[in-house]
Amino acid sequence: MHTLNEKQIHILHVAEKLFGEKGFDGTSVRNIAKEAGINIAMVSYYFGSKEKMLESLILYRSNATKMELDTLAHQDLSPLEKLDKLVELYISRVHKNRCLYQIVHFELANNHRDLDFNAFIEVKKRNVAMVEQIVKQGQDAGVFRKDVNIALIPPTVIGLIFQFHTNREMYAEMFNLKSDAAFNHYIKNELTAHIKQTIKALLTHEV
Amino acid sequence: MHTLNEKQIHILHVAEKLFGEKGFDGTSVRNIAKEAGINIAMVSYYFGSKEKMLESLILYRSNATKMELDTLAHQDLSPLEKLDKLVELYISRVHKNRCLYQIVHFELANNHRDLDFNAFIEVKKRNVAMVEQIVKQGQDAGVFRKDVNIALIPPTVIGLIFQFHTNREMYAEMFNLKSDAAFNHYIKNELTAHIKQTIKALLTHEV
DNA sequence: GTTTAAGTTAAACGTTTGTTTAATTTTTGA
DNA sequence: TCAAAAATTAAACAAACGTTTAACTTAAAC
Repeated sequence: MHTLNEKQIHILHVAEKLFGEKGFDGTSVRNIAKEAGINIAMVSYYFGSKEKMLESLILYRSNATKMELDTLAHQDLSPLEKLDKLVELYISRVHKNRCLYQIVHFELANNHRDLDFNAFIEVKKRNVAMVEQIVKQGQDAGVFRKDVNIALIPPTVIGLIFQFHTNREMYAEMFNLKSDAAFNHYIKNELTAHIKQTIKALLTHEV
Repeated sequence: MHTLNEKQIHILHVAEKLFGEKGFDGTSVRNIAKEAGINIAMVSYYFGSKEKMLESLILYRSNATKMELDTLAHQDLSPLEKLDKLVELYISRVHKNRCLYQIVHFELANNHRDLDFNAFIEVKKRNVAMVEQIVKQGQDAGVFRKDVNIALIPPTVIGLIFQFHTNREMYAEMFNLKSDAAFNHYIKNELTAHIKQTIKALLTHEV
C-alpha cells in the first residue's frame, strides 16, 4: 500500500470503529460511507474493495505498533523493568487498538477469508522475540528462573487484557466500575498490577 | 426454551460449527439448512428466528457446562488439586466449545444485538465464585498468599487458552506443531503445565 | 486559459439476505 | 380408520448487500 492521504485515513478510522463494534460482515459499505460523510463509491475508488480496505487498516495500525516496540527495545532498563514497561505497552495498545484487535482476532480464528495478516503476525512475532530476549538476559543475570515457557508469557498477558475488555460488562458489575473512567482506572492500576505480579511470580517466585 | 428434540439439536450443532467458522453475520440461514439437510423454513419454524436460534444454542451449551462445574465442586480435593482440576476443565471446555465461545465472545464484545447472554454470564460468575471459594480455603489453611486478586485468575487462564486457539497458526509454526494431534498434545501437556505453574507461582511463590 | 487527471456523485447492477406464505406430506391420538 | 396436529416443502417477499457505471465537478499541470 502506498502512503495514505488524510481522507483515506479518516475513512479507515471510521471503518475501524464500525468493524470493531459490529464486525466485518455486520458493517456495510453504506454504514461506513454515511458515518464518514462520503459517497459509497469512494471505498472502491480508494481501496479497491471492502476487503482490501481492511488490509490497508491492518497494515496502517501494525506499522504504528512496530515503531512503538522498537523505541522500547532500545531503552536502557533492567530485565524486570523492561517487562513491566512491556506490560504497560500491551495494555495501552490493546486499549487504543481494541477495535482492530477485535476484527483481526475474529478473522484470524476463522481463516475462511483470504486476507493478508502478515503485518499483524510480524508484530506478534516481534513481541515474542523481544520477551525471549529480555527474559534470557534476566536468566543470564541470575534473577530469573529457567524452567519457564517464555513464548507463553505474551499470550498470557494479552489474553487476560482481552478477556477483561470482552467481558467488560461483567467485570464492571463485579468490581463496581460504573463509569468509563472507573473502568479505565481499574485497568491502569489493579489489572496492570496483577499482570506484573503474575509475571514476576512466574519468573522469580518472590514479590 | 423448552426441551429440544433430536432434530433441533442436530441443527444447533451445525449452526454452532458454521457460526464459529464464519461468524453469525457470515453464516446464512441457507448455509445452515444446506449443511444440516433441512429446509430453510425449519429454522424459523423451530426457533422463531436466526437470533433466537443462537440464544437456544447458548442456553443448551451453558447448561451442560454448569453441570460439569457442579460435579467438580463436590469432589474432595486439596485447594491446589482443585485448581489444577479446574484448569483442566477450562482447557477441555474451551477446546470442546471453542466455536460457541468464538461466537459469544464476539457478540459480547459488540453488544449491538440484543441477545440474551444471561445463561453464559451465569456460568462465568459461577466460575469466579468457585475459584474464590477454593482460594480462600487455601488461604485459611495457610498454603496460599493473601495479596492476590482472585477474581482475575479465571480470565488469566481462559484468556491464555483463547489466545492460543485464536493464534493457532502462529503457535503451530512457532512450536512446530504440524498436525492436529501435535497441537492438541501441546495443549494437553505444555500449555496446561504452564498455566498450572503460573497459578501456583502466583498463589504460593514456590514450585 | 485550456487540457488532463483526480475526486465525487446518484443511480443502477445482479446477488444474497432473513422471513413468510400457502400447499403438501407425515405423524399422532382416539 | 380417520380427523387433527406437526412437520416439511418450494416459492415468493421486500430489504440490504458490494460493486460498477457514467456523468459531473474540482484541482493540477503546462
